[in-house]
Formats: sequence, structure tokens, C-alpha cells
Amino acid sequence: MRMGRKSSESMNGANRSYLAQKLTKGGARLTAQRKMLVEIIQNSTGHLDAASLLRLAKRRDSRIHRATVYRTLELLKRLRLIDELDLMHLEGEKHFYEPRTRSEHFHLACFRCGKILEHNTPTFERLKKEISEQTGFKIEVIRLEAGGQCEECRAQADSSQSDASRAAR
Amino acid sequence: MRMGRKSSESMNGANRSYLAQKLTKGGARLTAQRKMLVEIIQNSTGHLDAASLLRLAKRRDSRIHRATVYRTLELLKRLRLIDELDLMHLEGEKHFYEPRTRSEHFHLACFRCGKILEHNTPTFERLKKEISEQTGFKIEVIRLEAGGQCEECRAQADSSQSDASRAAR
DNA sequence: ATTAATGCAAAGGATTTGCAATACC
DNA sequence: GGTATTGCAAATCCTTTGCATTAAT
Repeated sequence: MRMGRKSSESMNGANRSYLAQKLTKGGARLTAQRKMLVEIIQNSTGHLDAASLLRLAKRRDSRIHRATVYRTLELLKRLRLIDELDLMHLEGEKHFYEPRTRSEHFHLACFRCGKILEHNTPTFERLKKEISEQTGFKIEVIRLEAGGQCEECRAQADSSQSDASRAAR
Repeated sequence: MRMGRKSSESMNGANRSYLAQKLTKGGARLTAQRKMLVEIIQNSTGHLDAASLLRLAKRRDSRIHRATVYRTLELLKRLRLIDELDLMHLEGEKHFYEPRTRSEHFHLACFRCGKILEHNTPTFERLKKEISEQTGFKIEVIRLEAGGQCEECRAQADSSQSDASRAAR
């Protein structure tokens, strides 16, 4: 089954130079499996964990192994091509990954419905700048995550709260 | 060996009410082991992981079990008495804990020397406020962590870089 | 007396590793 | 052809769980 023009193999031409450039900097090789994994991550909407990434990769090449996925994630992290997220350990201890190509943002994890919101404000930029200026620390990776209640869940909680508060507690 | 007036058992009187208040809110019991664990965490300077906490606790009560430590940490987290940190997974996947009593701050982990810096600026407060205002998200826990190079390591890297850059890159 | 907390041992999940076979440049 | 990468299977690390026993109110 052939795929549409924007996905899979067909975009190798466009991406190869960029990836090859980045990957080969550290003496790393641009293998077929690595290309595939990067593509999957880049085309993914949500936040992938290692197991999901493996599952998706196996659809294209059933021989790919778990260890390869972990090793590639490690590499891409080192090259700053992806960011690693914890998402407040909402789903256990696994990590999630997203491409660095998208504009910077942080994550808000709703403890109630499990939704992950992405957000950003210029103040975040400002904060990073201040950190460097005030401490002399050179930030290479930064992760801001919050847990709590999203707007919708808060509204629900408030309305059911009023019932409950009438009774007691 | 008796301890100074500010640590250990002697502060139970002062702390019991506060802890009892907090702990018993959710129907939880204020057991001897829980008191001990909270004391250790509160008196600790650095960032404790579960294994270190267990080790320290065993010195006072050798019967305390790993499971109790984990269960207590879970409880204290829920009650917002402690914060859980990842410290950019600088030392593997374990978590670190610190009491919430200290003023809020975030953590900068040096990838080179492993040092953990704590920092804060009013902009962080501002950022939190903006997040709530702009998204309607109610923040219950927030974690800001950065990884990179501390001032000292940067200085070192720069001086050895100048040698390297003369040669090639 | 009732209910929650603990110790124990075993399981669980996510990730990592050594080594022989394979793919890349 | 020489070196980096992969698959495999086993190991490791951290954390959690079911259940019988013990402690707290």
C-alpha cells in the first residue's frame, strides 16, 4: 500500500540533508531505521512514549527492536532533536518525546481527565533569560510542567462541590 | 546520644499538631514511622531519593521497609507536603523529594559536574499567574527544571574550547 | 474493636547492556 | 573493509501490590 506524498519514504529527499547534517556531526550514522523513527516522531501529533513509537515503527518494519528505539531516542536527545517529557508522571514512569522543531512550549497535565495542554507566554522566554543572567548557568534543555485541573474539570468540580458542600464535607 | 533541641524526637511537640492536622485530614494516621520519615526529609539539606531516605530511616528503626517509604512518599505528595523532582534524570530514573516548607524555587542540573543549583526569580511567580489567567488551568504542582552547564563548568569548557577552536572547531 | 498501616516477598514496568550478526560509508 | 548499529535475551533499576500481621484511634 503506497502512502500519500507527504509522509514516509517520499520525504527522505527533503529531510535527508538536514538529518544527515545533524546526525553525522557526532560520527553517528543515518540508518534507515533512524530515519524512520525520526519521521514518525515528526509526523506524530501527540506525545509518544517509547512503547508507542515502537508499535508504530513495527508497522513499517517489523524487525525493528525495542533496544533500537531506546538507543535512537537517546541519540536524538543528545543531538537536541527531541525533548523528553515526564508529563507529571500522569501515566506512570514512562517518558514522552516530541520533536524540537515545534515552537517552544510547556505542558499542563490535568490530574482529573488526563488531558495535556500546551502553552506558552513571552514570560517564559524572559524567565530563561533571567536564569542565565542571574546564575551564569547555560541552559541546554529546559522543562516546565504543571499538574492540576484544567478549566473544564475545574468547572465540573466547582458545580459538584456546591452539591457536596450543601450536604457536608 | 541525645540530639540538639531542634532535631529529632524533641521537636515532636511543636510539629505534631501541624503534621497531625495535615495528615489526618484525609483519614490518614500519624504513625511513628511517618513522623520519622517526615523529620528526615525536613532536616535533610540535599535532595533525597527513596533509597537514601530508606537508608537514613533504617538507622533509626531498622525494621522499616522499602514499601513503607514509598507509600509514605506517595501520601506526602498527595498532601502536598513534599515535592517530587526528576532533576533531569541526571542519575537515572529515580525521583528526589524535598519538603514544601522551603520557599519555592526551581532546579538547574549541570550535565558536566552533576551539581544541582536552586534558583528563583519573581518572574517565575508571574509566569504561574499568567498560566492560570490565560488557560484557566489551576496549578496544583509545578516543576521547572533545566539541564546544561553551570557557571564554573562553562568557564572550564570555554578555556579548553579556545585550544580546540584554534585547531578546527 | 475497628480500621488503617506495615513487612514481606513477589511482581511489575520501563529501560539498559553484552555480544554476535548485520548494515552503512 | 572497517566501524557503527542492530537484534536478541537477559539483566537492572525503581517502584508497586496482595496478603497476613501489627499498630493506631
